[in-house]
Formats: sequence, structure tokens, C-alpha cells
Amino acid sequence: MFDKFLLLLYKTFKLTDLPQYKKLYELLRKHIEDGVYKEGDLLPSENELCAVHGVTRPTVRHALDTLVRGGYIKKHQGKGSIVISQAKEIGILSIQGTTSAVGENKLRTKIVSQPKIMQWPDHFFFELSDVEKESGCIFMERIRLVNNVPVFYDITYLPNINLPRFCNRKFEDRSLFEILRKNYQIEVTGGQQRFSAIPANEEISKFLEIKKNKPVLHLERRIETSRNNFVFYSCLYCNTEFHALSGTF
Amino acid sequence: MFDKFLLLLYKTFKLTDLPQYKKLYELLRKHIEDGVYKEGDLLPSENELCAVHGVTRPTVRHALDTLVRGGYIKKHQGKGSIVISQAKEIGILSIQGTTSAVGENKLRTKIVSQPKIMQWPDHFFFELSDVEKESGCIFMERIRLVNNVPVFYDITYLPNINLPRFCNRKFEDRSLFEILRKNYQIEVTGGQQRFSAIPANEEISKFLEIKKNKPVLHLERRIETSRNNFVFYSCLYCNTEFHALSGTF
DNA sequence: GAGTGGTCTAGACCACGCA
DNA sequence: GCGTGGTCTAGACCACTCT
Repeated sequence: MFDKFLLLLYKTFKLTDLPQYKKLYELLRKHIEDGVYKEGDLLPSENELCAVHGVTRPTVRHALDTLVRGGYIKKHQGKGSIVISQAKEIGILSIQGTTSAVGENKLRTKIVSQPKIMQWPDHFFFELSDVEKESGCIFMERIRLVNNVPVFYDITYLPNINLPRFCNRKFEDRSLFEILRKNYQIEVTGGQQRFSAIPANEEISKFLEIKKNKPVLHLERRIETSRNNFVFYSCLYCNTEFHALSGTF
Repeated sequence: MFDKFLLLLYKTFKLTDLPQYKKLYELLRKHIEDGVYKEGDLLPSENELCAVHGVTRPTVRHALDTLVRGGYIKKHQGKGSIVISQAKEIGILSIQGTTSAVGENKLRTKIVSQPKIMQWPDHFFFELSDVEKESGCIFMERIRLVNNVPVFYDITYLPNINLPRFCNRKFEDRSLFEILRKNYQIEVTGGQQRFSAIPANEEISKFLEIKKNKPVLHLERRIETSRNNFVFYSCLYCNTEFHALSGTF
């Protein structure tokens, strides 16, 4: 009974609005990224996590499942949850943005064109809703460098819907995903992507500092978020000569 | 009490050994693929599925979660679970093999070299365990054609461990995943993949009927299965001019 | 308001890996 | 034999969508 009262109290004042499993997920993810748990380490057992965080097993399992999907851990029946290697390649295919996914290498972000508000391009590479079309889009171009070598050329399109002061923010060396999360409470929840191999055109070869017509990996991504009906788009060209893109499925 | 007795009976005689959520998943997946539920259709609600199949909600939810991960449905709070479009592109990135993932198009499989037992190549593209190395590998090459145009050139390496009569089976126009499932009770559970864009060499250009040096998508995949320690490998070259590869994340 | 999916509890038994 | 993760039950309350 007293428990019920506390629960009511907690919910009334909304000390935090993230669900429990997500809070646990974020905590463990942070610990893995910060190296508290290293590659090959065993996470605490599910029962331990239950006890420590005061939740039941399904909740803990939900958090761990999310870590599995994100490619952070691998579960082994009878053994436990093992932290997997942070990809040596660039794990852009998982749910994280690029910034958190390049292991040992130094990743920098260079802004080619600051975000600016404009019309959506004609013949956009994904279908747009009427609301999106009417709102116009925020357009930005970035180059990602790994160890000072350009590897990605990334064109991002966001719908211009309720993103106050977005164009004035500092993006240099900061993750777009992080900015969306911290400043707008927008979390990436999933998406679709299309892969193809194309020859580098004039522009791409210039940005990636490679010869014209050299094969580059082309990605078109539609990225869904926790904000209702808010999706954004990214068109990405990647020089895979030194860094393959990798992911789990 | 009587329920408990029935459960015991059922488990003793193992009428089937798939877990409930997986049986429900397979059933719904089959219905979606067979067109019982079409794109945009609403699946029965979770409570309905509980009642119809005699399981509780967490079990139903587990099955639906698996469908979401496989890219079959999308859930909308307050509305229901909606069947999503079967990718018009080739959804090789999801957990299915290529055969079940090409929508309207006709997909055929041509065998370049029948499976044969041999040594693993030197400098294999993923790290091999000692057991794998000692067992040798089963090697096969296939070409996938979409509407009679070659799109994939697929080299598969399986560890030669307990796969009786594998080399004598008919692979023409059959899915490897299906053969593994039906004949060996091996289910694909996940894996890793690396993407890069490379110029087609002599051999690739011949198999895919394209010009030499044309950009092709290169995939190296490590595919994990439900059989303990049994993983296999695939090296794939794809002409993405007419069919982008697509997937969800 | 009725129905949907989202989150969560408090238990239970099982299969697996290891010592 | 013990602890691990895997599966499952039988409930509960919530937020969301539709009408």
C-alpha cells in the first residue's frame, strides 16, 4: 500500500518522464561508452540489475534487449551479457549517429554549409507528407573526417517544424543526434535506408578528396524520431577505401 | 490445476519445440507474406491475438516486436499494428534472405558452382575459430537474378560441421536460409555486415554482366544461427544501378 | 468513452554453461 | 548444483487515437 502511495507521488510530480527501462538503458549505454564496461566484460546479471535498480526482470530485460539491438552487448544463455567490441569500422548502420561509433579513431565534423531554411528539392528521395512540404526544410551539409581524412559527405534535410534557433546552433564537431536529444528532446527511434554504389561526381570527389568516378557508397536514410510525425532525411556519400561501414542485424 | 496438468502433458510429449511467441511470429509472418494481411492493413489487436491464440499479452507483444524488427509491421499507440510495404528494393539487410524480400519482382537463383568441400581461404574476411578451421568449409557460388537481370553475385562459406548430404542438395531457385531451416533446423538469428563500394573486377563484371570498373556494392556478412557456435559467411557483390539495397534500423 | 498499444509488477519454470 | 538468461502467466495502470 505504501508502495502504491509512493508510486502515485512519483508520478504526480513527474521527477522524470523517461520510462524505467529507458533510463536503465541510457545508464548502461553511457557506462559502456565511457569504458566502465569494456569489450568482453560481463554486465551485471539480470537479477543483480533488478536488485540494484529496484525494478523487475521484464523491465531489466527490456533495457538489455535495447542494448542488444543497438549493438552494444550480446547475450549468452547460461553465461551473461557480454559487451561487444565497439566497431573498428564505422557503425553507422546501427541506431547511433556517426559520432559515437568510430571506436579508437578521431572523428571530426566540418560544416560545409550552415543549416539554412529553404524549399524541399524537387523529386526528393523519399516521399514527403503535405505538412512537411508546406513547412519547408532545414538544409545542411557536413563532412566527417576520420583521423583528418574525409570519409563522409553528409547532406541532411530536416522539416522546419518547431525547431527554435536551430540554424544558429554550433554544429562543428557535435553530433546532430545529440543536439536533437539535448535541445529538443527528440530521440531517434529507427528508420529506413537504401544503399547503392555510385561513381563520385565532381562535387563528391572534391569534398572527399578522391578521384572523379571512384566508387563511393551512397546512402539515403529516412530517420524516425520519438516526436510524433517528425522524421528527417540524410543523403550520405562515403569513401569506403579505408573504412568499411558496418552494422549488426 | 487442470491447466498445469495440460501444460505438463504438452511439454512432456513436445508436440512442438518452438516457443509460443515464435510460433505466433511465424504464423503472422506467413500471413503477411501470403497476402492475408496486405500493406496498410491493421493486424488484430493485441488483446484479440491473446484470446485467439490462448496466450498472454507479453507473449503476443514479443511476437509483434519480432515482426517490427523484421520490418513487417509498424505499431501505433492508440491505433494498432499496421502492415508495412514489402520493400520494392531488395531488403537483404533485414533478417530474411534475399528470396523472401523482393516484392513484386521475379527472383531467380543460378548456381555458379555447386557446393563443395574445401579448405578455408587464407586471410579470410572474418576471424575463424580453431574448430571452424579444422573442419574445412563448404563453398558455393550463386548468382541472383531479378527479372532475369543478374543483380547479386554471392559467395557463401559454411563450416563443414554436421551438415549431412549438404553438397548433394538442389539449390537452384531455392533459398539457402530455407534449406537450413527445413533440413537442418538451423535458424538465422542475426549477424554482422560490412559495406563498401568497389570497382568491379574481371570476374564480377562477367557474372553481373556489367562493364569492368563499374561501382558495385560489396558486402561481407557473418551470419549467426540458432545452432550453437554455428555461423556462416557470405561475400556479396551487387549491381545497384537498378535495385538499391534497403533495410530498416 | 472505448479501445489501442506502452509500461510495469511479482511471481513461475525451463534450458544452458560452468565448476 | 548453481547461477545465468529464455519463456510465460495474470494481472495492473497509463497515454494515445478515434468518434
